Amino acid sequence: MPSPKLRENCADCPIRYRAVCAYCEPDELEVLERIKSYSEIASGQPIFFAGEPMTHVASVVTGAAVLSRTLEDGRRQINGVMLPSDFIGRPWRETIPFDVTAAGPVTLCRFERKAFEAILKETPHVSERLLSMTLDDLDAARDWAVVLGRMAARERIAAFLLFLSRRLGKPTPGNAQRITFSMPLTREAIADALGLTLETASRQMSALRRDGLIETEGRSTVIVPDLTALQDEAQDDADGSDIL
Amino acid sequence: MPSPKLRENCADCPIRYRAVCAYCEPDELEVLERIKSYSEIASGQPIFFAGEPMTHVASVVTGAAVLSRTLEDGRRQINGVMLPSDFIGRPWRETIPFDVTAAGPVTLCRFERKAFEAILKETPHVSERLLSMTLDDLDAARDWAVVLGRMAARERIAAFLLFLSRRLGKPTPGNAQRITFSMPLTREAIADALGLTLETASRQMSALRRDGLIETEGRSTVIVPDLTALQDEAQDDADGSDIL
DNA sequence: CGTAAATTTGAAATTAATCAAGATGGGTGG
DNA sequence: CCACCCATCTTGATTAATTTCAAATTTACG
Repeated sequence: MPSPKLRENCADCPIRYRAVCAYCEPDELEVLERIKSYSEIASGQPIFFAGEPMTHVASVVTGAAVLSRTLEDGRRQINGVMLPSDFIGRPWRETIPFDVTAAGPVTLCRFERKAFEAILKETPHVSERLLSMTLDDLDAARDWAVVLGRMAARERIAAFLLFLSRRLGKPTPGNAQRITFSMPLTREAIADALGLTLETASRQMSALRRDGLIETEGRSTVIVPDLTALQDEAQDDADGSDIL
Repeated sequence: MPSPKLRENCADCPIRYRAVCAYCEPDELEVLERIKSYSEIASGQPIFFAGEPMTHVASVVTGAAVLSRTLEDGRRQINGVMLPSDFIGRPWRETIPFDVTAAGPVTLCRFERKAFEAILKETPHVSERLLSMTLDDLDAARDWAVVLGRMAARERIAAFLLFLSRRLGKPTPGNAQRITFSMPLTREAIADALGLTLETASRQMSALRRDGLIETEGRSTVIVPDLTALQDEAQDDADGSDIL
C-alpha cells in the first residue's frame, strides 16, 4: 500500500486529469490544495447519511463508494457506484440526498462545502468541469434507467460487468479485448444496484461464467475474456462513451 | 388558447422564474431574448433523434415531452418526462443522447446551441442556474432508480401519479389535499416510463381507482382526492422537494 | 485450521408479462 | 347533431421470470 504522503501533491494525484480539478492550471490547483484533506474510510463504513447536513463534498481517489436509498420496509436501491475521480456531494445543497457508504476501503479528497462553493464562484475551470461531470452523470443515470426498467436479470448483470470493465478494467497485454478487474461490490450490493435479489444476481453470475462470458479468480477478480461478447449480452451497441 | 404573441416577451413567460433563465436580471434576459425562438410541436412528433447533432437546446414552455431510448429489439424506456420549465439538451455535447418526443402538443423556447454556450460563458446567472437545475435533475434521476429497481407495479404507478401531481396538479379551492391534473401520457408511455407493460399499467390504474386513491374524468383528467394517501402508496415519506 | 460471512444452488410461490378479446370514448363526416 | 369508427384502454386467462424460502458450500481471515 502506498504511503498517504504520495498523494499530498495534486500533481502526483492518480485522478489529477479526470476529477473535478481536471481543467485546473497549476495556480488553480494550489487554491484547491489549500482546502483539501484526505480521508480514509474502512470497508462497509458509512460516509454520509441521507438527510444530514452536507458539510463536505469530495472526490473518490481510490476504492469504491455507493449511493443508496432505503425504503422504510428495508428495500434498498443503490443509485450510484462512485469510482475513482467521481464527485460526491452537491454545492449549494444543505443536506445529503442519499446514504453514501464505502463498498471497500475508500480514499476521499474532501473539501469543506462552503469553501468549495467559494472556489466554484472564483474558478471557472472548476465550475465548468463540475457542470460537465454533472451532465455526464445525468446521462449515465438516465442510461441506467434502461437497465433497471427494461432489461432481464442476465442483461442487467452483463451491463453492470461492462460498466465496471470500462471504469476499472485493465486489458491483458497482447489481447486488448481480454479485461481483468477487481469486483468492488458484494453480491448483495450488486443486487441492490440492479434491482434484483442477491440470489438472482448470484445465479446470473454463475450462468455467465458457465457460458464463458466471464471467468473468476477468488471472490473479487473478474476476467472478461471477450469484451465484445459481453457487450452483445448487455444489448450495448455503443462504444462506451455514453456511460462515461 | 393564448396567442403565441403573448410569449414573445420573456417578462410575461409562464416559466420565467423556474426555467434556466430564472436567475437572470432584465438586461441578461435581453441577451437570451435575442437568440431565442419558439417552436410548436404536434402531439407524438419527434423533436430530436438520439445520435443526431445537437444543434439546439431548449426549455419546455407548455406541454410535455419525453426522453427515451429504444433497444434493438424494440423495448423502450422513457428516462425523462420533461414538463414546463425543464431544460432539454446539453451544452458542449455534439450529439443528442436520447430520443425526444412530444407526448402531447409542446411549445419550446429554443436556443441555437453554440449561441447558448457563448451566453453560458458570459452570464454566470445562466450557468449557475443550469448547474443547479442539472444537479436537481441528477438527484431526480437517481430517485427514479428506486422506483424502477425496487418498487412493485402498484407503487410505481402511485409514485408516477405523485410526481405529476406535484408538477402539474392544481389544488381544489378549499381542499389543498385534493389535486387535479391532466395526464400528459398514454398508458403505453406510462408503462415505458415505469418499466411495465401497458396492460400492467392499466390494471394498476384501475386498482387505484377501485381503491379510491384516484378518480378519473374522461381519458386525461386525473383527480387525487387525498395526496397523503397517494404518498403512502408510493412509499414517499418526503415533502416532495427531492423530486423537485 | 476453524469459523463466520459470503456465495451458490434448489424447489416452491408470487408477480408481472404475454396472449387474447372486448369496451370506451374522442373525433369526424354524413 | 348524432352515429359510427378507430385508437386507446380495460379486463381475463395463461405463461414465464424472478422472488422467496431453505440448505449447502466456499472463501477469506484471524
